Amino acid sequence: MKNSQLYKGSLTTIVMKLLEENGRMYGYEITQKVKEITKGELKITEGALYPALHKLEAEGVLEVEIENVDNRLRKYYKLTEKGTSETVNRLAELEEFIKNMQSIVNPKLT
Amino acid sequence: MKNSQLYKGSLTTIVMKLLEENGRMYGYEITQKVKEITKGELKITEGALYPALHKLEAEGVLEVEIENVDNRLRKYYKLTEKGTSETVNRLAELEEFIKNMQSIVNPKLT
DNA sequence: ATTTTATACATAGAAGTCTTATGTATATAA
DNA sequence: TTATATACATAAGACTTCTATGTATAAAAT
Repeated sequence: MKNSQLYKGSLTTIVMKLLEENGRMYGYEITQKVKEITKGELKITEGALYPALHKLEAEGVLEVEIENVDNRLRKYYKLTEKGTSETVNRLAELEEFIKNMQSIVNPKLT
Repeated sequence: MKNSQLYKGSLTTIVMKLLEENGRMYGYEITQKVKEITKGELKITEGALYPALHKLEAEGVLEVEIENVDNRLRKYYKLTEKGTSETVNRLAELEEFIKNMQSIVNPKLT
């Protein structure tokens, strides 16, 4: 992703949130969406994304639908039932993480 | 640290911010401080902290003062000049990271 | 006509961070 | 006397991500 180690560990949470939001997406679409949302500040690399998608699929968090569009392969991913409930937990953890980091960075506000 | 991968990559930023705030601290003190600030939610493990401190020292970000207190060794760390300016960058990156993550999690607000 | 860019997938090797487990040592509380 | 708190440290393994590389089609630019 971008500079800074901070994004490490947030990839699966990002993917799961986007799929919750958009129903189903394919890999390349996810990279473009993240670039767009963050105004180019965060770029997800393919070397990180594809193995992550495969792992989430193997864990039963995502399921895949393969389609052929314009003579090109597309693998659409969507959350399974398990994945949907997992996403709730992930987002709660993310909120808690952000809250904790803000407590550290800005101790006066807490 | 705690559950969730999210904290990966945030350790050095946390350490640098705490040292900026408190002047100088020793390892054990840092672990306790973080536990206190986050109300026990974030626990920094020694296996992560000590190697991180050594690395930051090797990079010239931190410098160490060894003292003997109550027959126990203490290694106080503080930011070097380089470390102080590095901390400014790290905190800016953290703010940007949080902003980006919030854009992803809550696209309606942006 | 040919090269570059965009789309779309994939993996292998290396780098880097963190966890778990373990080790040393002193002081205090149970 | 045993457990807990204080205080340091490292080694092995797990895990994630990056860089580099590979395949393939289509469109745009030179």
